[in-house]
Amino acid sequence: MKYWLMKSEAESFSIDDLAHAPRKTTCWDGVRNYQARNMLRDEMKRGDLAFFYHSGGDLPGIAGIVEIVRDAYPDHTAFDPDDHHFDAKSDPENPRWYMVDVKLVDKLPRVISLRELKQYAGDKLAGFQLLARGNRLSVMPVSAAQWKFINSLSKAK
DNA sequence: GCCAACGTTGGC
DNA sequence: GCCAACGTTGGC
Repeated sequence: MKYWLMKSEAESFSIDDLAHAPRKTTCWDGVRNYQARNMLRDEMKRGDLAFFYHSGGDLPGIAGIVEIVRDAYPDHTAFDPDDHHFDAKSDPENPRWYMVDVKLVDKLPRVISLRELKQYAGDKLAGFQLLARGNRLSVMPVSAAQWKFINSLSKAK
């Protein structure tokens, strides 16, 4: 079992949107970065847990926890010319982009802001990819120790 | 294979 | 809205 962090722009799809989705489940479409895709397609498995990270907006940070409930399968939004995530270079015979399904496990009692996480960059969260300079990956691994520490933050204060 | 131009991400 | 940091594209 692995841990992950997945980013979503709060204004386009937030933790509350997921909470109101049927069965609190959604397909995680729109990943269009090879590094993120490779992790999502090759390493992410059903049963893994991930932090739901809000990017943009007033308070960028970790908003909740989701479970991967379906292994990677072709991202069909890449095949639809009317879709914002359309990519002519991906076709059903040879899909370029993949997605997983995620289900809401918990909305955290409070958002753990990026600002707060940065306070531990030289300590408990040393090496955390989210805090790496210039990091823009939308899917990234989280170590068990990092996972545990961040969860403890959500319960404190 | 190099690299300039361009587009995107995402914090601020 | 600004801009740094990337990733991608395409000419050569």
